[in-house]
Amino acid sequence: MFKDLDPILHSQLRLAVMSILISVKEAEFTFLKEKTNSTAGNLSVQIQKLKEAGYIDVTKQFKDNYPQTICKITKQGIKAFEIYVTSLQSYLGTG
Amino acid sequence: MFKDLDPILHSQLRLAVMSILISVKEAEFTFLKEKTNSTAGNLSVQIQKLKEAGYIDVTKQFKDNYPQTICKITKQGIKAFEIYVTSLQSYLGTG
DNA sequence: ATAATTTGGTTTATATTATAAACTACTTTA
DNA sequence: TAAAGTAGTTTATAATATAAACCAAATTAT
Repeated sequence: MFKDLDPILHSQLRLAVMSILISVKEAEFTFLKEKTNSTAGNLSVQIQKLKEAGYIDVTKQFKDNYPQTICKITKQGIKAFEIYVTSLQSYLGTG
Repeated sequence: MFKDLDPILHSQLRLAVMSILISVKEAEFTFLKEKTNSTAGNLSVQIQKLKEAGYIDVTKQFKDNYPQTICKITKQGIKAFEIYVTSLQSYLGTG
């Protein structure tokens, strides 16, 4: 009846990050922080979890003398997001 | 951009319970336990939280010599569920 | 020049949540 | 009357989320 919800994605902040990355394909840490209205600490942790899960790739480099963290969704991440969305339908009555 | 998700509802089991109660209006503990495939302990705790939040009413009685717990969604619960669903749209790109 | 502030984060500590295990109280069946 | 089943609750533990504190370097103000 109810499909299990991927615990990696069933988190407000991680879901927001994935939601952004699904549409823009690539985003900076600071951009994600601003868009999700999250604290840097929380975002840092959640990005690590998404990376560990293989849902995003994280590249660290320097830009204009400052460190820059770039996040990019993976194929696996896209798949997981899609599955999560359809699984949710079973709870919302919208599917 | 992203609407906050009601933490009471952003829980797999509590959401499943609410999803059932939205459609059937009233359900027994054992029915919820079976439909959600949860353990009694977990369900007991989550029902209490939904009750504390004012999202459901809980009635305890005896039926055929056995204790019986009946759950019913409240107006507030229906409203909260609806808000949760529309808030989720902002994450899923489906709204 | 150097002290204070800002940028872009990470790490660590704490509070919250979810879950399972253990327990209660009673009923039914062997 | 002992064992097993029903219908839960309580308690302990593991997992999560979040905030606070911290770090390293850059910039700006004095």
